Amino acid sequence: MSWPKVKLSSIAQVVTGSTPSKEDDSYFGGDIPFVTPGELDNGFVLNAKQTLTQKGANVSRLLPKNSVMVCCIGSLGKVGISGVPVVTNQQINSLILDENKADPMYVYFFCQTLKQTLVDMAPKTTVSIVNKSRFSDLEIPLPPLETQKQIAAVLEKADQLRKDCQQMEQELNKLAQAVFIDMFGDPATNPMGWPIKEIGDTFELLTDYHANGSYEVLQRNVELLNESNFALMVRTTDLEKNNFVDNVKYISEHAYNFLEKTKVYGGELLVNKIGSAGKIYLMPKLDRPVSLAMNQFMIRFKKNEAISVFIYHLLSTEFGAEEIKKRVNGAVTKTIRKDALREIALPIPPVDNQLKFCQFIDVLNVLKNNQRTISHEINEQFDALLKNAFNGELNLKAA
DNA sequence: CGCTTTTGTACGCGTTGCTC
DNA sequence: GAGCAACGCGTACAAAAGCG
Repeated sequence: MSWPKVKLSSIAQVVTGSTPSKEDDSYFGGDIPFVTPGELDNGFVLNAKQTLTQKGANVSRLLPKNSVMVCCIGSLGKVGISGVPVVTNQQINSLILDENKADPMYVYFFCQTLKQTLVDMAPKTTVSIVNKSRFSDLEIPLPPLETQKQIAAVLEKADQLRKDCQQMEQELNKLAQAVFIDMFGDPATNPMGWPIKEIGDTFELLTDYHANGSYEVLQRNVELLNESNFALMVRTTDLEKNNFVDNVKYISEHAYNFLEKTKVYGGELLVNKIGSAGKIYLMPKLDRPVSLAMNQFMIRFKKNEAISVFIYHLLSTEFGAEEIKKRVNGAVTKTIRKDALREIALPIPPVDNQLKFCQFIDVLNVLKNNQRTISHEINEQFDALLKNAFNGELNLKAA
């Protein structure tokens, strides 16, 4: 069965957001959420980083509860629904629905299918924009109101399942920390009396892009910088996204072999030098040669002293994170120095004890991977469900 | 006045240059 | 030469200016 298609403008008032002048303080700081694209894609919007006063809302456009908000400038297709009256900035077009014609949740889920459409229709300019008139002309399949509600109810259930799955992933991460404290005690008080050692005494190598004058040598050997895709040059963004496939940089085989000290093989502890200084990562094992870009310190531990997985979790405790944070300098450009890193002193148990914890983490990682696979599948099924729902192919009786 | 386009701002990151 | 602070470019996003 397929439903008649109608323009969004025929079931809702379309409103482009606006920002009150930042010159006037009396517009800001009230209790009305001021929504920007960063706050979308998280279901109901109940609050926001910025807020407006009633006076601020009066000079912009206040949206009632249950308005569907769609980002049409920049991050096209991000969607939210207002849980309370809100105001948005001008990147967001919102639908104030005629609830006699359309169910807000139904429209909210429909708008989640629009991303690719919006991307395709936007002109290929630096900042992608779908303007209000073109947005208003988009068509939505519109079954009877009762059917819309049934479809929305099915999607809501599926959406909840998806959220529960993400929640589970977070719980597994918390579990790692809980087990750490259980096995070794809180490092802040060191109740089990492990020997206090400086990080600097536990590793055999601490290096970065500048080490060994590698950069200068690269400059003198321009041919080393050619684009042949031999080895990955891993940068902070790749680690942050945990994605080593899309938008990555490569160096030649010659350059890779030349930069002996920045080779990584997986398992090294990495520490961010500039920017989010002090942020730590564990280098994953990848199936191709990898060289480290300039923004990370790389630590490889002495085999009889420490295991990187253990130290990673030790530095992830509240106490460990605080020890790093203390050593970050710079008002504008945050940096952490090698020496400061070396002198961090922490309770470090014998390697055998560390190993037991690492074995637990191995098991946990298997669980996490399973969880991720399930989560991925559920997301795909949810997307398929969305698609079917708006093609009129959703079997409501079975659901 | 509402909508669209241009300008402003913050931040990450490769690179530069100073100091010891 | 090694280590580190910071410059400046590119990008992404946010806000104001301009236009109908």
